[in-house]
Amino acid sequence: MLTKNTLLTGPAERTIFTIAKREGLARVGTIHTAHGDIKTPAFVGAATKATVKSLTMSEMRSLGSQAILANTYHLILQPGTDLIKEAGGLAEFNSWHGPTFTDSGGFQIFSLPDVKISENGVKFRSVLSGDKFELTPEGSMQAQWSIGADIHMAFDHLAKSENYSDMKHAMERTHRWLARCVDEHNRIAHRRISSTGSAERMLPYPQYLYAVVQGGTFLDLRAESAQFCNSVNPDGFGIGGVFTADGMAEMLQTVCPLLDEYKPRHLLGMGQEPRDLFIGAENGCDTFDCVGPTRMARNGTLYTYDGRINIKNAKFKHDFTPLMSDCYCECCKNYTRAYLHHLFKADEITAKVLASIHNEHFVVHVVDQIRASLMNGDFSEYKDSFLTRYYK
RNA sequence: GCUGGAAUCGUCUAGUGGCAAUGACAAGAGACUGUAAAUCUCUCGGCUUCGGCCUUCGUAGGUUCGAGUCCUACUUCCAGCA
Repeated sequence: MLTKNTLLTGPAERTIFTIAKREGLARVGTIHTAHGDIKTPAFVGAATKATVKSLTMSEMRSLGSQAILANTYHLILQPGTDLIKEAGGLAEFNSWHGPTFTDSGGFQIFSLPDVKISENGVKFRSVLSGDKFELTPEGSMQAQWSIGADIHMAFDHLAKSENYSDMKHAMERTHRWLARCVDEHNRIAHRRISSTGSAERMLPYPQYLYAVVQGGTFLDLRAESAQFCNSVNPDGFGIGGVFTADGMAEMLQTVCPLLDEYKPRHLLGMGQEPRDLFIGAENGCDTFDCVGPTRMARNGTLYTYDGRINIKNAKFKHDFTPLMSDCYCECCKNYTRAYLHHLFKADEITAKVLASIHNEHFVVHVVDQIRASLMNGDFSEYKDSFLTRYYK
């Protein structure tokens, strides 16, 4: 087994990622964390506020999820990161008990209005209280250590503009912040190891830091960012700032060969369209997260192998067949389209629960099948047959 | 029976002389990619060569340049009194 790692996340060199098989840029592997292994490629459930909306962790386990991703920004606002540390960490707090990721809060620079960005960090206004607060690279690292996810993301700057100059400046700031993130992460990791009971005693297990590659749609910036991220020797990589599948393959083909192959790569935020998962895995990404599947589910849009459907459409009122006859999720095994249609029209909570179970199962299962096909050596056949049917 | 009040798009509702007519719900459809998302957008009398045209506010008349809006009668409903 080929492994290599030089982390500052534990008392000795640790192995975060093992590779079982390669096919082109794609890899089949295993990410090892204190809360268990993740067999990759894998889809990670978006649990922004420490919950996958409308689903219990038990349901997430049942539908086959291997890991979840929470958001530092949201957990700072509520319930506060110290509370999660007090609970024993994110995985204990929400009863997931498996591998966890945290996003750094960097995405909120992009998604929230009225943010003030400076070299030091970002000033936000709390959506909940209206209070102003500042998030810095150091603050994000400290918060993520308190939350205690197994895998942390570096605090990055997502440009709101597609302009080259703006993108370059955001990328360069991301790099400067990355250096600060690494310093702070290592400082906390050492302190955790050597602590004799000081105020900064952290949760007693290794936690990893991913550097986040930026650069937008510009391949030269992406290459520069990949090289810089690789140079700071993180535990793994996030690939951020991707909003569409257009150009994604070329971007990943530029970025991934420049990253240490023995470290895992997470494609941040992509996976609403099944096509994104194939392109991502094929070009070297190991994990994915996306809010799309559960958000669409809550709004009545459901995946099938023949494309998306809107279960609220009148044509499903008398459709007493399963949502998908060849799906083994709790929704498809037990309920009909007519029943789901009724639940949505009646605005029952169960509509969102069942739909979320199905959509989340669907994307988790698709990536599991990608993994299986890579292992079996028939990835291209699986990809072609899936995408042809889905997008026909 | 008498005295008041009320009838508007599937439902409730705004409207007190310039109105195809307000808002909500319902209905029909669409969007959603590191979640300010249980959210948001569009359509919702008919036709249209997209400028309009036609038919609409219980029914029938009337006043007026013009009526959902004012007047008269009728119909139905509500409240109070018998």
